[in-house]
Amino acid sequence: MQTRSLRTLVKVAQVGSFVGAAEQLGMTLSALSMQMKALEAELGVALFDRSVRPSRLTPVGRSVVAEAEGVLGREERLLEICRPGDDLVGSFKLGFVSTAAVRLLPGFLQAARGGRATFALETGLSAVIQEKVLTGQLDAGVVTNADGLPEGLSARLLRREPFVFAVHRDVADDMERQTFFHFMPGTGIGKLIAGAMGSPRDVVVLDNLEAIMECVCAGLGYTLMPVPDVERYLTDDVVMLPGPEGLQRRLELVVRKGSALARREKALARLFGVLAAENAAP
Amino acid sequence: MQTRSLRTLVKVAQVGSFVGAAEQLGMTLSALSMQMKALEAELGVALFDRSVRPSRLTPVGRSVVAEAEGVLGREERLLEICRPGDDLVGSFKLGFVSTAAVRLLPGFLQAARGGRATFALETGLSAVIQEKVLTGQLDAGVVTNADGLPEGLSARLLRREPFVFAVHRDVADDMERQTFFHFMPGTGIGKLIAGAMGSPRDVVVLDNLEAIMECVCAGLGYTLMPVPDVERYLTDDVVMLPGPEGLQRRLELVVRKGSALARREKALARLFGVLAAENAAP
DNA sequence: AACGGTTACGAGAAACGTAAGCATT
DNA sequence: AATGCTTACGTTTCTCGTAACCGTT
Repeated sequence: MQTRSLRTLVKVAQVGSFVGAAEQLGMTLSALSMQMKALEAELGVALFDRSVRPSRLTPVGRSVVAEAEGVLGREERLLEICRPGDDLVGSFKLGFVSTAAVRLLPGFLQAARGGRATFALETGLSAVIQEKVLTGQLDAGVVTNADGLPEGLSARLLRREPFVFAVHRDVADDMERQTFFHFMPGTGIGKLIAGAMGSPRDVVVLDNLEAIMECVCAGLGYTLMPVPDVERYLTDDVVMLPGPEGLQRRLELVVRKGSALARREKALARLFGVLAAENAAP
Repeated sequence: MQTRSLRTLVKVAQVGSFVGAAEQLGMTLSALSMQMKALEAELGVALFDRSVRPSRLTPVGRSVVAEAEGVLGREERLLEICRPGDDLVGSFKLGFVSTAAVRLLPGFLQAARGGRATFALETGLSAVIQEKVLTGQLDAGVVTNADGLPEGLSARLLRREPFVFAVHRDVADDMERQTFFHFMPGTGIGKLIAGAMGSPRDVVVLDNLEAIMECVCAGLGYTLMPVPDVERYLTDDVVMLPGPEGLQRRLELVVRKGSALARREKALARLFGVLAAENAAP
């Protein structure tokens, strides 16, 4: 079925005659007549009562017109999402590195509201997300850039987050004697931490930022992690001390080179509050 | 836009490849490829990422597929109302003679429930309704057959309703001495009443059955009207007496000869509780 | 090399406009 | 006689299948 016939039918119903509708649609009366004839044949019902001039809709015809308007409405919605524009359009599969998802998602989804894009989200390790972006299982990923970027992916910097030490103020003086809470060394930020810390005396490994901060708040030791995460769980009993010089976490938006999203990736980055100007490499 | 392309697109999305979809749709890979290419051109967006084999949907492609399913769903609904069947299908404009509407409508609408037909209803005088059916403003009418049927209309008997006198029991003995409440003589049943009654002593004309019965119940006089209407407003104080021999109201379903409904008029009559057998002429 | 998709090309189908014909008003 | 729609017919445009071709895996 072609929606053009339905549009014609609806127009005929509005105008009340074939001639009038043909004029308004810029087509011949003959063409319109044949179109309606073909539609009737396709549907297997008589849409018009042709025993009168101008011919009138039959009862079924009226019902069909009502349904046709529904079909055309949905078609309009379909065309709407194809209308060109600067905004992001489509249904995207995004991966977030777990340690960033908690903080970034609310703002991201807020920014995405009202837009013409929808999202399917999953969280995981940076390495896994990168792999899925590479194979096309994900359209884009937000990851911690620790090692270099795999060939075939391109990245855009979303955030730089300096690392700081967090420690209970009672034991801040001899921090090095305390237990060090180490976020999983295999992960993105874990690798950065491991590279900067050498070998602390006493180490506990944990895979949960919130749990680590709970322990630090309880005065059980100290940790090293990105500022925003520390701030997130900061209490009056905890102080921040400068981390290793230059140590920072780079949160990057990665997409597959040459993918459909690669060209509209700037629009996606904008949903993270990143402006066009901020995309210079370090 | 042709819905066939949308169906193809959805199938490709389900199956995951052009080849598989082409097989299931019984068409050539070439044809399917060209169809998708044409669809992309029409929509002005890239639905597929062709840099991989098998090619994958783009984010916009996924959104378009979702919308396409909506369009196809509405198309299915449209086709549904065209599917042949014994039941009545369409959107009908019906006219009811006012004096019958009150009693018939509830049962009619009840019977119509769940069917594939919808109705726009209006009430009025039999003559007006017949005229509108004749000119096509109405698809069918339920009227009181008083005079003959206009040429061009065909009728089917729905009900025979004998006339009875209704009178307050206190004055039933000398009924003829009382005021006669006469339903409007210009109308269908009014003509029947006028023809049967001659010239009663004291006459009050009213256009409202319920009001007439209220007056009768109040002992203000007597009236002559169809049994069901009397029964509708009957109280313990009122008695029914046999009306003039053979006087009855015939409620008929009228449609225009040769109209689309003319062939399915039996199905419509069924909604009034009239069985196929009961259509013999008197 | 196998698989998946595209392109070129010719055959058949479909849609349109012109113009003549027919029915309703 | 005028209006409104249909039909016949030639032209143009679409759509498809065959088959050769190209890129990915």
